[in-house]
Amino acid sequence: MKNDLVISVLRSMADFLELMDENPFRIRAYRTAADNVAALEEDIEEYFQEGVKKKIPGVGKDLAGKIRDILSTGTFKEYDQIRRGVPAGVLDLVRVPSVGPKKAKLFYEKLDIASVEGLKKAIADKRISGLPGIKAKTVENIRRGLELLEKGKERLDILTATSVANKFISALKKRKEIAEIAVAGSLRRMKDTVRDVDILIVSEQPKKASRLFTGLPQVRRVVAEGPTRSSVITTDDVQVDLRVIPKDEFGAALLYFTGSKAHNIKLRQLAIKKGWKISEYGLFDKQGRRLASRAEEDIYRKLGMDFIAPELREDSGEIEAASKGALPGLVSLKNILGDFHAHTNYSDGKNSVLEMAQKARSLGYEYLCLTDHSVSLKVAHGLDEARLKRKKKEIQDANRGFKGFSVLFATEAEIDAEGRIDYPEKILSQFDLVIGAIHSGFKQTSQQLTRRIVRACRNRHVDIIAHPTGKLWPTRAPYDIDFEEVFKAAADTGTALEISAYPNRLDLSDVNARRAKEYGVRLAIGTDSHDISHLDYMAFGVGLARRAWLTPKDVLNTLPLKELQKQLKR
DNA sequence: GCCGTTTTCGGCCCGACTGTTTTCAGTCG
Repeated sequence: MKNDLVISVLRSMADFLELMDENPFRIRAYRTAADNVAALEEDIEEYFQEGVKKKIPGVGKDLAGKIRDILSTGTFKEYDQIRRGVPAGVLDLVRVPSVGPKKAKLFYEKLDIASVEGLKKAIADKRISGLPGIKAKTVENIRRGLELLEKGKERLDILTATSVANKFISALKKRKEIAEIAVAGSLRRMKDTVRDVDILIVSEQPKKASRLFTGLPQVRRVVAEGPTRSSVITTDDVQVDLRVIPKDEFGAALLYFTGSKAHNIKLRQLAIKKGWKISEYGLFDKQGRRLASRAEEDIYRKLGMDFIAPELREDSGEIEAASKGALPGLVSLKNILGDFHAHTNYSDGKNSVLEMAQKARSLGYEYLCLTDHSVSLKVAHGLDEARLKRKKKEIQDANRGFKGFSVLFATEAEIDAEGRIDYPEKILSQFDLVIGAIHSGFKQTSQQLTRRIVRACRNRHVDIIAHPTGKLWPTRAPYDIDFEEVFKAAADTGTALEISAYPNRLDLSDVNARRAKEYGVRLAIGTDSHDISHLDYMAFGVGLARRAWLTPKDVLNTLPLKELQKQLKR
């Protein structure tokens, strides 16, 4: 599959063109095409076979020819030419905050700087200061940009971002100068990782509100400060952007700053077709009269579509669906009646059976599956037969104390290198629920891993496959399995695939969970809790499920206990 | 470089903040 190759060549071409100060619309055309290739689910070569009439949006005659060349030779003529003129390292310079294409080009042409390292040196020996338009402040900004690049290479996980956001919100919401406060950006869209945190404030005293924000103790440095926008770096090195807006523009601003960029652009194009204009201040007609701005709902309605939940705003079909009134009724946290994946101190969890149960019950659940590790996972104190017996007894005792709530006797059992489960039949048949999981042998080939999971699906005791791709952000990449094979096997056998709500996992991903649904696979959200506080991670799993367009029907956790028991394999 | 139910040419999403500039370019989101 050469999709990634095509994407990276097109993007890199766009970067080079930008450096050459080319026509910005031509540059955008390359980026749009790359984005659209990235959105393909199929192998791109399917689009370029003899007689195929399928078209990729944003790819016209010219780019089609270039992509054809990339597919056969890995590159194309203009790309090779442009690369000969500029070392690739110059492109890296624009990754430094406050350095864009113009400065990168300047540094390369005047000082022969062709890498981030080179830029660092040029700053250190002050060579950079003499350049036109580069004065002390600019140098200082670039120096800080270099620092930031070093520290903030990775994106933030959703848990960290959420807690940073909550800290600002709880400090600000009680102030009388602040009428309303909300999170926007990719955090509101519940993306698994985010680059920064966006906060919106409604205030009639914008200057005062801004100062309250920039003056909070968790603010280490103020990057920018104006009456409508400010930007700070927190003591834990997270960038937080603030927008202050008047009440009657709140919806327009929230829409704009929630994004995604692609979603916004599509909406604006739609508005233009009607002779209107959308900005962060509202929806306006030709004469500049405001048609809507107070609430997001008003703007969507004026545009002739249903309200689109933030999690769907990725320009992946939601605008078309909303225009036809065909959006799915998304699953939400209040539909969730239980958690499938949690550990106790029998294996590697911190809390007891009873503590976990009480917390789950306080969340309004009907059930909690206590899925301690199985016998062969020694590092996590996997349970042997004797300890299983004790745990079962303890669960039975605990259950006697509950009404309308049950702890299920379950396990997260090892799928071995061949795809077998490590407990024998007579033990497996005693569980209320079995999750199969891979915790070893990640290095197998894609084929072996796929076969392993497919075989586990075919096991008549396995109800759910845990964290199907093994992703552990940021340290472990998802393993490369043949999703089509896995989805088919799961759908075939009625095995659910897990959406791990654990912030470093979030696995399956939104894209793959959406695909799984198309194959008729059911998804089961599990927090993989090792501690009572982890049970709250369910919100992240539900966010992911919503990004995957899932309805309550697609999610196993929405079933009441009686119905669930009927539908499990046993 | 793409695209078209007003267009095959002339558009292409829109605005704030900073720094260095005497009116605007660059960067960012």
